[in-house]
Amino acid sequence: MTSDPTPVRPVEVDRTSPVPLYYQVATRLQELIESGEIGVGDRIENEVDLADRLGVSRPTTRRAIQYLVERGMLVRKRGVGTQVVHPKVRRPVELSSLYDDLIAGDQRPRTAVLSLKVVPADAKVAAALNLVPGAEVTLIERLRYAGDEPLALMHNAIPLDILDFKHEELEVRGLYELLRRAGRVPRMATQVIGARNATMAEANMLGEKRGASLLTMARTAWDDRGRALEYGSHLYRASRYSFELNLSAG
Amino acid sequence: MTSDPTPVRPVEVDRTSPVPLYYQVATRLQELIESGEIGVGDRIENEVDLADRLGVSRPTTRRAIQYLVERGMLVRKRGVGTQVVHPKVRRPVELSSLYDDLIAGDQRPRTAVLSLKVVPADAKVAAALNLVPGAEVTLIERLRYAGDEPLALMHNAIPLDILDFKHEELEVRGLYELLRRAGRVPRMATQVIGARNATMAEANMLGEKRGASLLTMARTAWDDRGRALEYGSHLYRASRYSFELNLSAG
DNA sequence: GTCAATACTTTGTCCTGACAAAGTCTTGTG
DNA sequence: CACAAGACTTTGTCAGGACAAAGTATTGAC
Repeated sequence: MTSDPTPVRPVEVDRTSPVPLYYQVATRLQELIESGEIGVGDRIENEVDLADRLGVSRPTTRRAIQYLVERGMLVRKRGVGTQVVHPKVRRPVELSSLYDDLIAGDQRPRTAVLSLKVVPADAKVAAALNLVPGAEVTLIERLRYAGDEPLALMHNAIPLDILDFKHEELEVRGLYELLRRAGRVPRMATQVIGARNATMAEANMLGEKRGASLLTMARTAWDDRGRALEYGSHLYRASRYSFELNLSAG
Repeated sequence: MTSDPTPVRPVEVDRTSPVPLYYQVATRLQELIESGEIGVGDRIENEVDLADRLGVSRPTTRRAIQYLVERGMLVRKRGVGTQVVHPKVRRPVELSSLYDDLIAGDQRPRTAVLSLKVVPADAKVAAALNLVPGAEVTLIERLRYAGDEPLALMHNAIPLDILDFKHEELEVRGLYELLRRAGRVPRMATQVIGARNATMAEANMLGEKRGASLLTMARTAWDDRGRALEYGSHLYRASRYSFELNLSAG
């Protein structure tokens, strides 16, 4: 015996809006769940009835539900129904930079550009960016602060034809923001997260002691068309930063 | 001027098979891309023609393509077409355990169960597992080896009603494998990855020196119905292990 | 009462058809 | 030649219908 499904209250869709119907429905459902009107464990109304009541087709309703399933809010089971499993959207790991993360967390990031130069790519960078060895890249070294505390030491290599950087801009905006503004939208990335002990030089720059634990993150990002945009090799103070991920298995 | 789209060679779908059509189509496309018959950067045939030629409907074709888009192989653009951006599927972060990873990497894992007991959950564990404080959980402490080298020190807490563990089984099988066999399938997890320096005791167990950098990973896993299955707090030798992730932005 | 067969509910797959929106290419005008 | 208007291509959204498959609940036989 399962409890009766919670009927979704008057949801009106706006057919004059440019926002897709399925998205309107998904958003409304998401609100109801986030606000707690539909609680975790509750079953929502079945697709057919819901579609009828909203005045949209079943495929549209299915698509809305699918959208929330992919975000980890709902779980469907054939013959059973659709249940709420989590009260807020769990986004998969974000493709954003530390700068964006800090902005989102109200941390007043500040960036010092330590060096900015064009050099031939070394073997590792060339391999990561899929360039011929010796091709020129922009090498950037930055130190990022959160408030007044240093947080991360970042090294990036960007192929020359992707974008040419201005020192001043990099102090004010994040690398990913600059890339996006230039129409180089990162779409995919592979990351490797590890850790090691700080060298003396690294410790000094980051305000840690020699040997302190540092998180390492190496990332290559690609755009739409599969062009490598950026290779980054970063060091984070483990005492101040960690990576959060949400995983879901299909 | 873009090059002409690569036509997909004779693909026949099998309507007697229980495998969904969209999945058959997606699999076939994936093979063509992985084998290199359709190269990175190539455009594939448009949805309408492809559907016609395969003898399936356009929604079915779209669904197949969508499947590969979500896996980072293809990119679609309205008015332009669908392009190959990556020659193999990039799965999002896997919901698997270290044991599975090692098996997949041919590393002959071995596990020593250091302790296995039932105790009341402390505040942190109770919060992570969404239990009332004081509810009983199984606490497991294990040391994992890859070959002969110690690799990770793992602490897990599992609510009593999820599964009761036998010492011998844990030595032979991974925790996630046992959960799955018991019908407790992990569906979702949140992880936090950080790092810190090893204490003397940790260093001794892991065969590192005191102060060596360790990767920390804390994870809570949920099943289908949103029940918390497991809270794990693990330590990895940073000198021997790192986390790899693939990210993609919608 | 127990257990298997049956009916019912609900999601999964698939089809056809239609129009909208965003790019790209062509064409014609100044 | 430059540039804007329009034609064309291609993906995006949406409808409505049909049947399949997997659970759940009910019923009936023993």
